Parts: sequence; structure tokens; C-alpha cells
Amino acid sequence: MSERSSYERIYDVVRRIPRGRVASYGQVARLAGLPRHARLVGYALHRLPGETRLPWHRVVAAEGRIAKRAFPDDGRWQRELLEGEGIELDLSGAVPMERYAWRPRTRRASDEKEKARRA
DNA sequence: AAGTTGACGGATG
DNA sequence: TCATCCGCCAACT
Repeated sequence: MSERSSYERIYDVVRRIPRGRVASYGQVARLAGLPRHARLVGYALHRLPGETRLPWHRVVAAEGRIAKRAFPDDGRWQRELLEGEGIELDLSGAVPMERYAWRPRTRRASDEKEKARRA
């Protein structure tokens, strides 16, 4: 059986987020097969080593806001990385999700709500 | 070993 | 719009 831990599954999903697009913590959790585990995603990213190649900056809060961090500079860093990929933040410094949210084709059964929403 | 905490999110008031 | 509460999991104390 795939013995991937929850964190590995989360990282697998984050790795798939395309450049110039973003996904919310909750969305990553759902795609990783861990519905309602948004917090777990946050913790998984929290423990990433600074030299990681994972595009962690493409994960933002559900409304597009950059999640509060222990060190304010980290938030600024994330913002710069996103802008560096061509993403234009709105006046409040949030990512306009309707424009940059990642819409992967491979949706799971548990994503029925998402499908209904975009209809 | 038990309680606290945290890069969340949705519901509620 | 803002403040709280609660669910869910793993790392820390």
C-alpha cells in the first residue's frame, strides 16, 4: 500500500501547484485526501526547512490572504515570491482567488462542492 | 503523560 | 466586518 504519511501526501500536492497559481490550505488538504485538515497543512509547511525546494509560497489562506506568521518578514518574503511569478495582489495584499486559484483537473469525489461552486 | 499550540476554515452571533 | 468557538492532527513542553 502507499505508505505515504500525511505530510508526504501534503507535500506531493504542494509540489503540483503550477507557477503563477495558488491553492488554499483547505484545498491542499482535500487534494491530499485529507478533507477538513487545513490546519495540518499549515503545520506541515511550518516544519519545512528553510532550504526546501517546495513551492510553499503558493499556499495561501482560503480568502487569498497570506497567513499570519511568527516572523512578519516571512510574510513579506512570500508576497515577493508570488509577485515574482506575476501574481498581482489586491489593495489589502491578498491574492485575488477568482483569478489565480489553481483548478487541477484531477478532482476527487470529495470535491463535489467545488464543482458545484464554479458552475 | 497530559495539556498547549499552530503557516486553517467554516459556522455562528 | 469582527470576535469566538470548535474540529482535526502532530509536535512540543
